[in-house]
Amino acid sequence: MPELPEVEVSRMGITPHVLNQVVTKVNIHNGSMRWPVPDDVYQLTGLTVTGVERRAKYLLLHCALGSTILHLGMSGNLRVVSANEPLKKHDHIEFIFANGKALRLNDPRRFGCCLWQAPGSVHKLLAKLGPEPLTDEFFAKQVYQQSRNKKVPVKQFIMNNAIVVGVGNIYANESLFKAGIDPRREAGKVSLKSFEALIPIIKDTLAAAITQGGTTLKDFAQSDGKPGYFAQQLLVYGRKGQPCLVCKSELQEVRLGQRSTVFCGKCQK
DNA sequence: CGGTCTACCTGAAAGC
DNA sequence: TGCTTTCAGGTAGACC
Repeated sequence: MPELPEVEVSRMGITPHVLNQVVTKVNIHNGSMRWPVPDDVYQLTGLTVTGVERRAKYLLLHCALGSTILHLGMSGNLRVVSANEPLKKHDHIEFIFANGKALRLNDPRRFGCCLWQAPGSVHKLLAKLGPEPLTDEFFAKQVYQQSRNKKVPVKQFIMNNAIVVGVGNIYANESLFKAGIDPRREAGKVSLKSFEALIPIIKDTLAAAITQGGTTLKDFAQSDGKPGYFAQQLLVYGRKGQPCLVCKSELQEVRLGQRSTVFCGKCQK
């Protein structure tokens, strides 16, 4: 499940192969993604990719006539392969470049998307996003102020894209454990001090995963052309019923907002 | 408006 | 063994 670090590592991985390259062909093998893939995407044909950007978990391929927006959803990945390589099952969208390479979006569950953004405009999906977690725009005092009087559990609060982007279920679980905060606690009742602990932990956790992914990336176009998921050292996620690595008590699981939430009842208050 | 719930989708895992 | 059911999860949009 690509979280922000995987998307960032994908960005780093594809950039050397697509930046300043001319797109010779766009193939939409299955345009039935989360939203129908618009024909606008064909406008890339014949144009040069002038930038590869990440915003939240979206990737943008910029060119003179607009930007292609890609999202990997739950199960998506990008590969750079030789254009004559046979398609794999679930290779839905393909950009072929003058250098003989193909960028392919593979997504079994099709929760991802491929959309188009006109130049000078911001797509509706990107317009209401909160700050990037790794920038100074995301800081404890602001989060604290936004959380006042909010009854939603703090875990759901930090997973809200309007507060901060790119914190998915795994990182929310892990960060709250490291910060010693009970994920069920009302956001409005979390102290400034707790947010001052949590926010740097979120940043460090994401940054460490990106570093780790970048380190193991080597060359995106070699081997199978996609980054492996980084074997994260997960402290709580997926460890329901197992002992807390700090205090040995049994980790509990509850569902918050239909999402699996694992925590230590003793370490997290 | 705030909060909650649902839909979208396939494959792996669990249940029978 | 093989069929059926459940679960996983990002996020917009419907709903109350």
